[in-house]
Amino acid sequence: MEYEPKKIEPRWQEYWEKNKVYRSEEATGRPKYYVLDMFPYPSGAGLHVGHPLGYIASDIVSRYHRHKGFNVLHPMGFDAFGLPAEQYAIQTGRHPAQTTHENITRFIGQLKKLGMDYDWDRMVVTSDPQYYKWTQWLFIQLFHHWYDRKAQRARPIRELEEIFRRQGNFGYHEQLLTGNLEGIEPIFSGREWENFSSLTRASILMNYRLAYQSYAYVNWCEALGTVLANDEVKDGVSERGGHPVERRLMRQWFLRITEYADRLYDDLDALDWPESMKEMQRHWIGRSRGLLLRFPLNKQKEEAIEVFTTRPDTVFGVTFLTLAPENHLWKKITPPAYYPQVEAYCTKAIQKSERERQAEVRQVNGVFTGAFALHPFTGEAIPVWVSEYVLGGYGTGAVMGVPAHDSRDFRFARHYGLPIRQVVMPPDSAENQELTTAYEEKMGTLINSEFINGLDVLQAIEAVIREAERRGVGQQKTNYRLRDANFSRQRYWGEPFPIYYDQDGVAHTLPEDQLPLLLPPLDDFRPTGRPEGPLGKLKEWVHPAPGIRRETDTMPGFAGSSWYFFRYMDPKNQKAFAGREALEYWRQVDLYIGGTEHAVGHLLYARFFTKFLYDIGLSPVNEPFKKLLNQGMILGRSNFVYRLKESNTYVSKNLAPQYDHIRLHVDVNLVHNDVLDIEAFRKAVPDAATAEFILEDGQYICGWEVEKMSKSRLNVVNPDDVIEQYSADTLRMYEMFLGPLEQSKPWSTSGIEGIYRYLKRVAAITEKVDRSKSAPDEKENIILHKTIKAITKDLEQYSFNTCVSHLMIGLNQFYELETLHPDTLATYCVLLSPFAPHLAEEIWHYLGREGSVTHAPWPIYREEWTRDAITPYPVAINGKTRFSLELPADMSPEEVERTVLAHPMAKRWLQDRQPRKVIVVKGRIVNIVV
RNA sequence: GCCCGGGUGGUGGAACGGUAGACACGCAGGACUUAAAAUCCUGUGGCCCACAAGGCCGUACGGGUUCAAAUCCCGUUCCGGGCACCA
Repeated sequence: MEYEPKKIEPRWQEYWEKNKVYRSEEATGRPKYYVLDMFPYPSGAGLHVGHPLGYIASDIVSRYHRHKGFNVLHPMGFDAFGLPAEQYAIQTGRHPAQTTHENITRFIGQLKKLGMDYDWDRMVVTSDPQYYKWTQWLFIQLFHHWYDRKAQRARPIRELEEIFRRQGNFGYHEQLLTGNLEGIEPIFSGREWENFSSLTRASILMNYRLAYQSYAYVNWCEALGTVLANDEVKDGVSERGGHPVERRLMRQWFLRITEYADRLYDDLDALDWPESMKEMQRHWIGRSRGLLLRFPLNKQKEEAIEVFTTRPDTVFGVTFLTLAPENHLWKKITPPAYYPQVEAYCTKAIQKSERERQAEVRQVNGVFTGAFALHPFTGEAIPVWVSEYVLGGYGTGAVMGVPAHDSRDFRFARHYGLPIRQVVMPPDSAENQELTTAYEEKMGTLINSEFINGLDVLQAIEAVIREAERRGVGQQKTNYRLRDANFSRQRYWGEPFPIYYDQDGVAHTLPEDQLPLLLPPLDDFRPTGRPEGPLGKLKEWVHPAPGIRRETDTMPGFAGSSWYFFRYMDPKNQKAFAGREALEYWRQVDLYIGGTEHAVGHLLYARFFTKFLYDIGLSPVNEPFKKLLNQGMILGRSNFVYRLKESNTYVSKNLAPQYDHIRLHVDVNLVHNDVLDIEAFRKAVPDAATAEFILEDGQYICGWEVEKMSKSRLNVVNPDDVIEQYSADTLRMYEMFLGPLEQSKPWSTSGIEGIYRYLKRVAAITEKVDRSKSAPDEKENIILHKTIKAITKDLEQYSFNTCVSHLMIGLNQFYELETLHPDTLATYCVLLSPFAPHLAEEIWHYLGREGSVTHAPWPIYREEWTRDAITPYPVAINGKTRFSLELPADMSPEEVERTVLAHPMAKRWLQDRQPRKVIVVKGRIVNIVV
């Protein structure tokens, strides 16, 4: 058989689609397996060669599980709301719905050409009203629930109202995070609650809802005209577009993810995820245990500055306190003489953009308030400062300055001449040595510290916490770096909030039977620059009835992507986000494949949503993704040409150093194995049409370098082109052959020939099939069963690159045989089918098999055919391999030792020396020690 | 600065502590062909030796553990990723 991918690939793709070969259904009695890809954002650029890496891997796993008899769910969809489509709309005036639809169509076409086994009937698109109806529904559920810390789960807000009515809020009032600011609700009794106005009640309840509205400092991006979540900001600029981000106090919707911090942290342990990924989440959550300590402002102890510290042991080393500029306490304590300077400092610091603040990280600045607080243990007066190195959004927005044991405090104290008091002695250090830097290790012995003198750090921490609690000046507390998720965007292309406000400005959710609240048509997408998004321009939509105003914010990108894995289970359900039966059947994603860039954003939000749905009894699981695999990035492999300065002459790479030249990127599609196709180059680059070329060995050799894939570097490779030139099966196998899945690697087409040749050889080996053969002979069986064993083992370990090698080795060995029994090749086809499904299907049918190869059972190897009767024994003298012997595999170690020592080569190496020890590792190696 | 990964031929990469370099690319030589492409065969880590036989050196660097180390431990260095005033 000749390999004709252009003919067979479309043919089988059509066959699979027509016969619904990959359809998934619930409750078939077979075990289920749910394998998922991180769904793409359908960008205008289409798929590039890096995208499919993870998709191919999941496709292989999916197909493998089908062969093993699992009922597989392997869906695909699109994360279709988001900024790029809207930015494009602003530039071109084309509606995002339209461009998004076009892009999706293109993506689907590209994915289908890759021969993926997706069940397209289950496709979800987050911008589809039938989908976002349920995103809105979910938001409504979050709005109507609060988090009961005692029960550690979400409960209906009605139950909280009941509690308030009966007993007031005592015990439910502490440290609620609202926006970025933590606060304590004033305590009220049940009777007081009954007497509150409905407005007051609504605003109190708002502080408890899991989806709530609050004023908070947010990341405002002027250029994009919207706020951004913390994980959408990198290095003080927006992740998309790199625009500056400033801090602004705005009224926003938030999701109270912080209530789930402990569970999100603790439940990581049980997940089968890469350790690095779990670490990133742990860092992001940033749980730390410490002491909340009060420094009274006067002897009456009516008011105090509260600080949070993870180093209570250093409390006797405190020489100053520092407030964040956002902490309004300074207004209360600053004496009039100091007020103007302090006010000026705070105003300036707060207005600084994220970027400015980051740029000044190493610089020290601050201002003395003129006020003093009292040390809770010694009663000493401690000066209070304000400095922007203290963050308003973390802890209490105030720290105790211990310059001897904190490098920031040390820098600050040095700069402003504040005393430095050492209280921890490092192990093995001499006393009275002046500190030149802060000693921050949690190791050593306490000195100058009253009741904790002589204790080690860890003991001292516990002792101080106990003593602070006993004296009533503080209590143990766990703090989190994690902030509540900003859920508002002042943009058009996102889910509208199912929220309206009454005359009093109280927020109400739409009745569920009015969902979806459709995104209204609009043709001017430009941001307003005001807190109100583009939807605010639609006066009639915003005010559908007198006294009623709709929310004009829309939801962020992660709204739809945080729960899509549930929708795949039951994508057409009109009555629920997914039906009970489907949820119970598919439960959770068994394998999730995607990039590390979603480590904290998407994966954390998805876990949060799942836990919430679990709490309210809708999800049977409380973690969405059982196992997670990261695919590495596919990097570009750029090529370069060298043009002489001031001349239209290009010089080959190795001759370039002899000339004065400049290096230029050249389109990698004009280069093969680093040799420039000069004719193509002349045609593609107008300036080069008449250029001269200085060659080496008759060729123009290009330089190369690994860089990120990007248009400007001319190193983008489109999968369509690769499929056109070779085939989908080639691309699939080649991407797997490139190396371990999780490793980043450069894309280069050199090497792809090997895969293409292999596939041609697979097709050609059909010529060796002998249908008159009564049964496979032993040689066939040994090759086949070794291959089955190796591939099965490697697949179980997701080692796809070595699978491809083993397929090649098996084929090479088959070529050494005269004939093959049809069964042998059919079985080999099954092994091949996850990797090259089109060719496998073609040969399967060529051999006259019924139905799709997809449904063929995975072969089981027979152990006795995976072992050779004779095995090589390398013999080493003192660990150095000197010669090798072929011996029966089942020979006893004693006999091996005798045979080896009797061998003339052994005699030669030993000469007259007596072996001190002989180590025989059965079936492996012999080592003679002299 | 801190926390994770990772350094193996010209290239991508293999290697339960057990013959380092599987498999593939590239390259060289050969066969087929008028020729090219395609295909097939042989060789291919470095050094020494005319060849062979054989030997020596080799998994970033320096030590260690072990009969045996790319693999385990300690230190150094370089590259990639994440976090970065989180008290």
